Amino acid sequence: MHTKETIDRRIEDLKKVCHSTGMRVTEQRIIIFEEVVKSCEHPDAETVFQAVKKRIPSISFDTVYRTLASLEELGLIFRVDNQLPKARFDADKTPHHHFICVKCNEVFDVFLEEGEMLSIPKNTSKFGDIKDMNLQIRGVCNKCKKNKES
Amino acid sequence: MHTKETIDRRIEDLKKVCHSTGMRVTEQRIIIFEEVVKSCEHPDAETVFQAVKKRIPSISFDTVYRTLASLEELGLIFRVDNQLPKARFDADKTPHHHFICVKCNEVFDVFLEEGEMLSIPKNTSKFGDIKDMNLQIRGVCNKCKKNKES
DNA sequence: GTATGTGCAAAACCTTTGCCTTCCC
DNA sequence: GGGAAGGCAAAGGTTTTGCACATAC
Repeated sequence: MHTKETIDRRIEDLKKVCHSTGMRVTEQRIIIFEEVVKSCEHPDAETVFQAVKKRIPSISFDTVYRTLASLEELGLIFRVDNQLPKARFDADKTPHHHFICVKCNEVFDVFLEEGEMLSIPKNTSKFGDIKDMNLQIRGVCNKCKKNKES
Repeated sequence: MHTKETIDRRIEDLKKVCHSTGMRVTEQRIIIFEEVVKSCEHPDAETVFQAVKKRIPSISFDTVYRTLASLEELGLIFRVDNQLPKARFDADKTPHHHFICVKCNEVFDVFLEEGEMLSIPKNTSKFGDIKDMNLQIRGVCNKCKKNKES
């Protein structure tokens, strides 16, 4: 869950980045970003589109796509690696991993506990320079496990 | 990379799984599987299709798609998580991870060295039952790094 | 013989692009 | 005013599907 303060701070970050890169601060951009930040469900483009549409009825789908791509390029949001046709987005910049349910495709955030560390495999560096690392855990979520049993 | 013995053994595995699940052993299925096993480049469906076409000219694209999906369901091959539109396949069942070049999209296998261990984050189990875990490392490969410098 | 798999073609799906208009700076 | 961003519509690319025929069991 995100407090209003957190969301506002992220929007200020966006504005700062826009100013420093020469990108323009538009209503669409802010609201699209805000909806991704607010959401805790790693929404796909369609879900973001629907949420933004409630606030800007004239928004178009391709603006959402273009904006999500821009925000990703600026490093303000990320794409969750899934093996699904739809891209899922995540605005949480704190390091964490993902548990993806193979049944319902829900994505859960997995934060490392204090003292836990994910070390880079020694063999990695020989291939090139590492930009980022992401652990993806696939399984069946509790809800789907329950449904299956019944 | 793979000896004929290794490949033959994997094909025997496929046949066994087919028999035990009632799936039919067809030439197409065997050759598609063999091409994925033989390849070390994590091919996409198109690449597999082209390779199979050389041996079965009448093969159709959708048979390749359908077969790759079946093989995945049987646990004989895997999909590499990438953030690209094209799915990439991997028949190597030994635990390993992937280094993906963000420039050229090449996928490199990262095997853990002796003694290295990737531990499951403690927080994971609360979400459900883990099926598999995959570490994905993104970066710029040596080749692309060189090209950029020049 | 029967049910599964294949081939063909067309569709579905997510995403991107071209072009003109709008609006931020 | 100039140029980037948005809206519309249409295309692009990957993957899936329906149906008739072929084939494994």
